[in-house]
Amino acid sequence: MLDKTYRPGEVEQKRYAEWEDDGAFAIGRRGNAQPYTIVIPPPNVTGSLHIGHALNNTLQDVLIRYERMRGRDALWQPGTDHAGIATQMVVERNLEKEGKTRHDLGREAFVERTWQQKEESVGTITGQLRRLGASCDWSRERFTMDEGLSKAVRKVFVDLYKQGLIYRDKRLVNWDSKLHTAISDLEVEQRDEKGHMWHIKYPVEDTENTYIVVATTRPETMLGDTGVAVHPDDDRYKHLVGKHAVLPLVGRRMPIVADSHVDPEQGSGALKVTPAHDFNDFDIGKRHDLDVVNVLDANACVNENAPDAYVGLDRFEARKRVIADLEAQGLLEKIDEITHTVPYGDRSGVPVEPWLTDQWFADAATLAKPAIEVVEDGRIQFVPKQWENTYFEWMRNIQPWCISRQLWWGHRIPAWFGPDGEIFVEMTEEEAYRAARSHYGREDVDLRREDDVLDTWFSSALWPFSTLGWPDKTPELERYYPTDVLVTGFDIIFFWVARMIMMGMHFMEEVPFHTVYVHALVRDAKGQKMSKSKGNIVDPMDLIETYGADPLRFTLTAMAAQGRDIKLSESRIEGYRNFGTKLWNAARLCEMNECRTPTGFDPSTIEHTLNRWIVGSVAHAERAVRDAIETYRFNEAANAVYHFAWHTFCDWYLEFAKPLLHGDDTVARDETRAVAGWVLDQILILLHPVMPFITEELWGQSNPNRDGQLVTHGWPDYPDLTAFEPAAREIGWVIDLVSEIRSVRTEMNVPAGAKIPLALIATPDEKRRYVEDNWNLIAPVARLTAVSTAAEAQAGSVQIVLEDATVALPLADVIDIDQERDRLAKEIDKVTQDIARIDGKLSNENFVSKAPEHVVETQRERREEAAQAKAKLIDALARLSAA
RNA sequence: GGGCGCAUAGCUCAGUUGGUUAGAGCGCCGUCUUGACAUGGCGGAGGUCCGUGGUUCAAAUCCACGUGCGCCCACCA
Repeated sequence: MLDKTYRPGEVEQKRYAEWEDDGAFAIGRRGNAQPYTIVIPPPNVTGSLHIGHALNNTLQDVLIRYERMRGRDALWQPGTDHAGIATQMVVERNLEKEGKTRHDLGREAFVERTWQQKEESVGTITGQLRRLGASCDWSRERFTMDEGLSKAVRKVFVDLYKQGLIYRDKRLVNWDSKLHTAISDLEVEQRDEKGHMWHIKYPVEDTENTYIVVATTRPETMLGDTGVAVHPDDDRYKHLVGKHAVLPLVGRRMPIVADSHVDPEQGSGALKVTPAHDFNDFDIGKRHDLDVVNVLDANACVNENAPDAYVGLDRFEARKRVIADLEAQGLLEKIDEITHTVPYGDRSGVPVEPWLTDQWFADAATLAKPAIEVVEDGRIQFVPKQWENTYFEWMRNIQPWCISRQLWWGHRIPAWFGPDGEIFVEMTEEEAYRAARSHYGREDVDLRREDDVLDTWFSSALWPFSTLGWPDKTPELERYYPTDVLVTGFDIIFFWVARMIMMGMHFMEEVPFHTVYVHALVRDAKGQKMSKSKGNIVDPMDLIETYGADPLRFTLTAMAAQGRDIKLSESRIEGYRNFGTKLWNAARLCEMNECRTPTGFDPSTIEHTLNRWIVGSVAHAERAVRDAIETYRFNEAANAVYHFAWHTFCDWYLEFAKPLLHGDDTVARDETRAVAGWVLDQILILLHPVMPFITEELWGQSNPNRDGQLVTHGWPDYPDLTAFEPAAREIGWVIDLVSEIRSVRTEMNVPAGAKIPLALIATPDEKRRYVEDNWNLIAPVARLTAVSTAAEAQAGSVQIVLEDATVALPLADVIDIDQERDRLAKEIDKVTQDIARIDGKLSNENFVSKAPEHVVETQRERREEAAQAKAKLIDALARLSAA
């Protein structure tokens, strides 16, 4: 017996465990079925899931559950990401609360502690995914720092190094002075800020009062200036090229050089060159062989390469001091207020510093080539397609990827340094020593392992094959790679998607997936990006607590239209929770009327018109849902099943079915029981990918004779039902009739409970039969007493024209003749306009000759119908006036 | 500086390759506690589809320009 009320929380608690106990999500249950694979975008082990994860995983689950029901051997590969910087920061923040830093613990203990954090977080995350209903094969759960995946990382690093695609280089990198690590270009966020442009006078050597004025937003870096550059064609400065300037405050003698990079329009037209602290200046310096003077340390404080007065000052302190000193010496020409972009570390939130260090780089340009090709030739397709442009844009201009990080949490780079700096890159320490001994030709060598770890995205890039066992040749790798679709947000197309494609092509020589489905960002109800600092985070677990996982899933699916951000509002979730209630109650109605699918039920043998109609409608709904899911139009799939379940099945079919279920005709009753039960089953099936819990619950409760759970039940494949089309026409007309009667009743203020008779006035035999055959269905829902036939409507009747039929409701007591006359006049007016519009088209020579035949034909039919209706309405109006 | 997206009902949004009368959720008005469901039923109001121009037999849909938002990329001191 179903409970009287639908309580999502209670329903959902028990269902998931049963699925897991049954091994419903495990791979390999279906012998030689075609595999279908999705690898989860591994959540960071920094804490818990946010609403974006809820969307991301709901969509994946919709696909996986759908394909599983379609009979595929579905693998949803779960796991988590160690998330180097992010996780290290979380642990450091926790340490800070205890008044400690990671240095108090030391590397080993710190890493140990981070593993604990990881364990806790994984527990939380996997619990949340289960609560959401995610049907992952948990037996295959992986973590990017598992032994197997770490082996894959080392193998990739070693191979790429030996192929010359990874190298060590001393160059400027984005340095995060708070986190004390290099970060990649992608981790730098440009922010627009108000600032100042300082114009500084640099004295020209061997002159009296001749200055070259440079403009800068970062005056403190002048301490590291080693040149001044001007444009070669700039007449203002031509005479100074080749001379030297003297760096104020420092006294360094610096060449004035001509370089076409300089924009004469910008600033003063003369550029101070600081090769150690600016990417452009670094290049200019190289071209003109300028010295590189690094004046900042890892904390972005001035180092001993600067004059003593500034050493130890933080960069912003140093800026103030430099300005003050220049001012005092009269070398500050002017200060402009400007808006400019400042690079910030996306994690630390402090300005990043271009800083000269030794780092490891991957030759991304080489790796990108095949990765570009596979998208160009369609072996990988983005949905929506527009994202391919974004992908190409970035990939075609890709820069070397700085893959080393000065962190403790992550994959330690498998490189060892000999005493002379010789580098040995090997899978293991043992092999490194072997290589070193052979290199040096002696036994007693001391190697020091690289301290740096790899960018977290380095291991994520291997995820589609490392989780399947690579570099070992496992059966899973053979069977489930390439995977089918990757579902992700656009914010990590560069970070992750691009790199998976690069690594997949390089190491597997095969695409990692054939489709990339890019979904939107979830924003709050006001459209703001959710963030901790804004405090507008919506915790999906709170929403699940309040409304249930199914309603949340349905909402996210229904809102996952392609190409727009999602503004999540609770009223929407509530609305879809109500949909669950509706379905629940429909199932209760079926239960109390003993509606169950009989064994061996064949929908094509159904005879009753109402039942033939709903069976045909099911087939249409199934088609709509299937098409929508297979083309990733998730919102359409959700809406199709919503509309069918509520507005077709509940609103019309079940209401019409009641008299049959309660009637004396046992043949019709039994057939209706069977069909109602069967249609409910179909709804549960179609809805299961989106709302797995309630559908499984109703599946189990609505029929005690099930063999197995809905989760692993097959997706339907209906027989040809074209013979049911006449039933669709008939019931369609009946529905229109009832709607019209209801509408008129309300308009004429007929009390809702009052029953009235119906008269068929000028009604062709077919429509007359429709009414008579379905009278027992029509009468209760339209609140009618009896049907009669009359040559003309009796006085005080309201007349309704439906296609070629006219029916009348005798409302002598209540009708307002004038009001009815107005109503008919309005109808006539409307249909006259229709006719005029259609005539406009049909009389257009071009329309008739150029439009497709079926379009023209439709217009002709519609013209015919409208003309008939108009004649009937005019007739009705005449009768009304006569009476 | 380049590139992309969005503008449709009071609010939040759908609307596949152009083709009858543009839909949903919430809200609003009226009405009904009939034996699935008031988390409901029934009926209803509400839209110059941002603007201008163009292509077409036909435009919310395609094109151009404009306006207003939003995002991504970029080395402009």
